[in-house]
Amino acid sequence: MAEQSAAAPEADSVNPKAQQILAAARQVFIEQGYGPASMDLIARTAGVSKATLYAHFTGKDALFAAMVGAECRRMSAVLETPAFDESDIRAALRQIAGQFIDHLMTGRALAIYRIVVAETPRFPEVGRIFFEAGPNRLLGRVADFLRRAGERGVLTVPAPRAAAAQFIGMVRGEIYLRRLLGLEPAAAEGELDRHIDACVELFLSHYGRR
Amino acid sequence: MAEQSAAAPEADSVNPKAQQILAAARQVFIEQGYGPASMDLIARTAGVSKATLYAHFTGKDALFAAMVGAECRRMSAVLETPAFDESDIRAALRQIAGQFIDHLMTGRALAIYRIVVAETPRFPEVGRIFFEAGPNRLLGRVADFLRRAGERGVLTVPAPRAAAAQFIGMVRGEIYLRRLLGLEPAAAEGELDRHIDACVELFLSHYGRR
DNA sequence: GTCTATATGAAGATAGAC
DNA sequence: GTCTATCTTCATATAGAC
Repeated sequence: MAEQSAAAPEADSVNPKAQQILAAARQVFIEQGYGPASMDLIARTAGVSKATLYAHFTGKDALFAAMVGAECRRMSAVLETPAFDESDIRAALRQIAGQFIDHLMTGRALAIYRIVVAETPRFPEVGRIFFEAGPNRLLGRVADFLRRAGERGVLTVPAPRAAAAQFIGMVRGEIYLRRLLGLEPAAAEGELDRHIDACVELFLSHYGRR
Repeated sequence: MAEQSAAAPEADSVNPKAQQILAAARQVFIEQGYGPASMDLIARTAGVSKATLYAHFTGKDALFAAMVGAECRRMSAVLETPAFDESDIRAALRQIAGQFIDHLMTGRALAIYRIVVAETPRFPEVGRIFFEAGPNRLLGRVADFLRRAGERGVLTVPAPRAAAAQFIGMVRGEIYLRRLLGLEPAAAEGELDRHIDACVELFLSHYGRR
């Protein structure tokens, strides 16, 4: 069975046509949401016929799941870029919060989040993939940072993972919710910085070294 | 033009048929999401014909918006029940957090939130209605509580509204996200209490009177 | 106002030629 | 593998009788 080039559909991460279709799917799903997005439009956007589309993905569900997976891997890569200034704990926390919320406020991240949240009851797997690649990975990274800071004696954090969740939840807070629900085009720049500063101070009041 | 009983459709909060239809719409939308929910099923669930349904609501969009509005008013009423123990600040914060997160973890609240978040780009009004009736009202109440505590000298809170957002965001945190994304059937009872305690302590470290 | 029956259109999925 | 053309299904919305 050498040279079996039939190629299993899905997950064909090298095939350029598949990539092309995934990119189109991402764009259409993000713009229209899962339900209203039609396979017809996705095919046209990708510049292929529907038959070709169905040759690469078994159906709308599979295409959607593949797109979410690819997008989550992309997000993971973004969040992987570390290099926090570990010498100044205050500056490092501000940096973490800023980087995190900047990414979350992206139209693309918002759109993906909206669809995943909505479709999770019908595709439990999608919710899991998203959580592992997104929030869970981020929380792990922040927890590691807090743990290292604890080892250096800069912080006193008995439960790094829980503390990371507190910090991230607090930073995300109301500003994100307003954006998610379509209120206000964007928060003023200064307001965001003041919010982050307030969260860092609250966090350090408890976990900072006395 | 006396005795004009034609009755404008929508917002007919006394008409029993309309209530019946709204209840059916709520059930079907919650179970299936906006897209997959069919007007046919909603009519059958309500025990009326489709023609009757369209006599009361101009279309699927209007029915959905009316349902969300009604549900938000209901949520507001729930969140209105106050009576915090203002003598013990620690106990009061725990009580606020517990009541809040219990409500959020409800299957019904989760489902409504999922749909509102997903459909907000297409119905900006729905996002605004939800925010005003839900999160905004809650944050206002918590801020008022913090302000009163500040006036009594129990807390030192320069910006009550921002502090309320920090507290609520922190409490909500990771546990809620896991539920929202369908991971874990439900958090262990003890774990939730420990989480709330940790948030209250973190909050009081900064805002508590020294 | 309410029902039964139907028009109309769109979307997911496929058959067959190249 | 890829395209054009089509099939089937189903959902929104309405017409007409009571």
